[in-house]
This record gives sequence, C-alpha cells and structure tokens, in this order.
Amino acid sequence: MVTGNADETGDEPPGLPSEALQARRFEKARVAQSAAVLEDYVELIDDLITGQGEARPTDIARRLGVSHATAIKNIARLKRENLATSKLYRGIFLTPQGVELAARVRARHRLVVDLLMAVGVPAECAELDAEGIEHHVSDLALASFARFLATRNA
Amino acid sequence: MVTGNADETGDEPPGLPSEALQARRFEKARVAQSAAVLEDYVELIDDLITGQGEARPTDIARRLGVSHATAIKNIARLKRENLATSKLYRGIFLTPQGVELAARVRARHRLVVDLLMAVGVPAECAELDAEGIEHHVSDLALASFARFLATRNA
DNA sequence: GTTAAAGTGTAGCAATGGCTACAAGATGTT
DNA sequence: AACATCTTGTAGCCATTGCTACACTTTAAC
Repeated sequence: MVTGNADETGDEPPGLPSEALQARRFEKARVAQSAAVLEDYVELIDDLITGQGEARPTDIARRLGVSHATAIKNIARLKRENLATSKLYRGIFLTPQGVELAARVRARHRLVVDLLMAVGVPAECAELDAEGIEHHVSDLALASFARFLATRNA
Repeated sequence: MVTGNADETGDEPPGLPSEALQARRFEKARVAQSAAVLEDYVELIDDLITGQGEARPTDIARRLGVSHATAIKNIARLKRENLATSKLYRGIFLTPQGVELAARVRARHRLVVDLLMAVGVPAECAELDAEGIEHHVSDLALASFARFLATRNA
C-alpha cells in the first residue's frame, strides 16, 4: 500500500486518496446521475404546467430533444417513483412530492447559474453548463454559493 | 405557441426558452455524461501509473467502487475508443490520446476544486462535488474560472 | 360523418454500466 | 511440486435510456 490508510483530508500531493474515500466519491456521482433524469423531467413538467397550463408527453419530448417514446418511458419511471401521475390522453401531472422536488431543483438551478455568472461565465454558457452541473451540487456547496453571492452583492 | 420563436438570450421570466435551445442544452448534458465514464477511468489510470507504477484492473475497480468485471468491461470501451491498451496480465496503459485526455481532465478537476473552494465550499465537499461537476464544465467556463481565480489571488 | 392529422401508447432493438458466478492464469507458501 | 490465493477474464443477468416501427385515440377539417 503506497498511501496511508487514514483518509487524508486535504493533503493529496504525497499520494492518492484512500481507496475507500475515492470509491465513495465516484459512488456519489453515480447516484446523482441516476437522479438527474428524474429531476430534469420533473422540473420541465412543472415549467410546462406553469407556463402553458399542461404538460403533454410530446411537448416534453420535444423540449428534451428525445423521441416521444423515450419521454413516455421515462415518465413511467416518474410514476413508479411517485413523482408524477397521468390520466390517459390528459397530460402529465406532478404529485406533491413531484412539485416539491421541482421547486428544489429550480432553486438549485438558478443558484448555480447565478454563481457561474458571478465568477465571470457568460450568461448563455452558464445556462448551458448548469444543465449538467446542477445535479452534482450538494446542499452544502449550494449554501456556500448562496453565502458567496450574498456577501458579493452586499 | 406561447413563447416567441426567437431564442431569447437571457430573458426567461416571460416564458420558457425555445424548444430547440432547450433541447440543445439537454443534448449537451447527455453527451457530457457519456464521456464522463471514459474520463474518470483515464484519469484514474494515469494517477495509478504515476503513483504506483502500474494500473491493474483490480486496483481500478476498487478505487471506483465497482466490481472488477465492471471495470474490465469499461476498460474494453477505452480500448475501443483508442484511449488505452493492455497486455494480458500486464496492466492497463494509456495511448497518447489517453495521456492527453488524462492531462486535460486532471487540470479541469483541479480548477473546478479550486473554484469551489474560492467561493467558500469546504475542501472535502469541493472534492466530492467536483467528481460529478467536472464533466459538465465547458472550456469557456473553465477559462472564466481561471480568470476569476487569477484576479482574486492578485 | 368521414377522413386526415396529431398525439399517445406499446413493442422490440441497441448500447451502457451495474452485478454475480464461473473459469483460467499468475503468484507465493510450504 | 502442490496447494492456496489473488488477479484476470468471460458469460450472462438486470436496469436505464436512447431509438424506430406500429397501433390506437383524439382532435380538427371538410
């Protein structure tokens, strides 16, 4: 074993992080990725309902840039996870849990975009990158972002 | 159609971004995600070779927190994409393209971690979140990060 | 009312990335 | 040399998320 077995908490130059620590990082990223699809759909559905009064599978598919079949299949997963419901041929609706998740996701998205812009990323690029980044920002980091923005705008 | 058909470049409150624009964002995030696995493996292999002289499938698997079978399967993909080679029972090696990718990925990782810490995210959390975030940070955003850090440390 | 168009849903395929189980090579101990 | 152990590789399974193709319902036009 080259590196010490104590999880070094900040000093990596001497070697690599411990196996366990590194594995936990990758594990966390995989879990986040698995939730990303749900989050994207829920946020989009909420946007569509708010902005257009209803969320149809075809609209969702077009906005996500996937086939309607793919959208429907993923919506089925939302239903399995109690985030959405649908009445046949009547559009998609969010459950209370879905609405709550959508709110959290939207707030996080805005905060990420604002932070990116605050450190000099052009608005368009910030929106683009945030779409992928947001799913991996922890609550702790998010709180740090908020604090940073607050002190900055003070 | 509720929203205008011109891609609004920053003013979203009135409605939603255009279908095409939004679809492009999600598309980009999907592409980035597909490259993420390759990037993680390549960076880790490079780290192992540098730090321990060799990269064995079992080490890779342990550090990623997956079974060795999964690691070997993904390494096969690296080979298909000309990023790595392997001699039977002799460990994994990176091709020139693999080495180049590893260098880019590592530089990006460090920059992301540094930026997170610069805006107040604790070091440990920054490392954790960066693992997922890094794959979604564009070159343009990366350049902005570097500029921000430079002026900040000046 | 009939017909055409658009939307919705299902079925089946491919690629990815997890897993366990089993087989076979390499290594080290006795 | 024989054995046990670790490593490596293969095979086959499952879930996810894309896709196309086909079938059916609804809606709109005539």
